[in-house]
Amino acid sequence: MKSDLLPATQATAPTGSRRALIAGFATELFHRKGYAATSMRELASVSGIEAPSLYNHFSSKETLLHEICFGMADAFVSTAQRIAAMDLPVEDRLARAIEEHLRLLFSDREAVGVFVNEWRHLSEPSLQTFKSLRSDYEQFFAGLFQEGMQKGVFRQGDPLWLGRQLLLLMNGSVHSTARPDSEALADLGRRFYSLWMHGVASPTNQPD
Amino acid sequence: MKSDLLPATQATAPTGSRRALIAGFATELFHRKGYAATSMRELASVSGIEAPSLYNHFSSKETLLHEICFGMADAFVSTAQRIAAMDLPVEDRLARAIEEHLRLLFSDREAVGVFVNEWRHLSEPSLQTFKSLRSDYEQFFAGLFQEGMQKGVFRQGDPLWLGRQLLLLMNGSVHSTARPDSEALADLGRRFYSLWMHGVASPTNQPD
DNA sequence: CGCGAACGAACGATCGTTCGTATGTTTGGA
DNA sequence: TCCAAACATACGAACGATCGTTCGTTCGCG
Repeated sequence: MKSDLLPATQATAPTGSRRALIAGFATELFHRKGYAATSMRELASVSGIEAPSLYNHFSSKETLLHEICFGMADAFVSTAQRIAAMDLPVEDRLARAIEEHLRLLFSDREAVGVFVNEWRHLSEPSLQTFKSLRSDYEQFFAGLFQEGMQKGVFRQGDPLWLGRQLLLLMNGSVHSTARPDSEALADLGRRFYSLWMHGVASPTNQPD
Repeated sequence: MKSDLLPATQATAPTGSRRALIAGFATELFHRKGYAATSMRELASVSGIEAPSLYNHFSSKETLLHEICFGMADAFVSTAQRIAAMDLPVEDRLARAIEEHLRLLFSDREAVGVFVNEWRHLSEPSLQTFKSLRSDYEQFFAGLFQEGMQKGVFRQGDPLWLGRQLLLLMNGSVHSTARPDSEALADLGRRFYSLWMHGVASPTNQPD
């Protein structure tokens, strides 16, 4: 008798997509306010339902965080595996890895924000699994640097440190860079590659 | 009559330092668990007192966050002003800015973690003030890059983008770098400066 | 008729914070 | 020198709010 006043029944809407919609709202909230500072009631509110109804789609609040974090982690790792298998010079593989990482980064900036900042709120054993995936991905970049050093393409240094720094740089750039179209994204990739390869010094200045 | 069973009265301890001790515990907790996920009762527990007693030293939970964030922000900004006033070539001022930033970074890694990750939980008007200080510091680095470009020391680019990227890189390095002594810290500064100036490419490879 | 999806009510737990009070130290006037 | 007033700091109890979640139920669609 009261449902007449509600914004019509959404049961006629494509029901399968509701779950994905909620996940999207959760991503936005976790990114903007943080996981711990986001309540299920608030998530329900922006989703247009009541809090208990969320549990028809997700079994707990942490399940939402889990899906977001591992969705991104899996995408990163599988991309790394694809690039590692390519038959290209190491510096081209690095350029390609940068480009693909940026593509994933900007394909869902909010999910990346959660992936980068909120993973620590996962509980065991998911937390260990997540760290392991993260380490795999760092090792992929470290391997590129190590190979490049052996072949004399890169100067000597700590490969793992360099890999982590490069990832840090790219991940953080999501906040400080305007949303690029596909052309601007390729350009950003070249910018990162050039910065990382040659630095900011004018080409007329000799490296020490 | 019941205080006999308590772990002696700490009233004889140097009373003025209790406040600073609590701030230190808060810094550690906010860094490790996040501001929203840290309760006043937990902070009280590690401080050895009960939750209501905290309010004899700090008027609210946010006051703690405020002191930590603005303590670091003020340190960064004042350091920037000091370096900007130095009569040095622009690339030497950049090297000095990197070194001093790293010194502050590693002087209190936990406070830096809070400064970098938890500032968004500040409420207005503190939030605006904080962002303004942060912007000032970014502009200081952007100014160095812009001056270097005009003088032909750096290659052309977006100075503000470069400044933010450099800060991002250094701030993140706190997590991925072992605690340095003062010698290792100067070394790390040179590492950053060299990486930023010349990149990872082997010197025998020509910049494009 | 059954099932997915929504709801209101409510659970126990925990949140930040306030209050009144007790106790120990410091201070200042007689 | 001694006592009392003032102060700093701690406490237990408890406030109202909000937390994540569970339950029983209803309702509409296939």
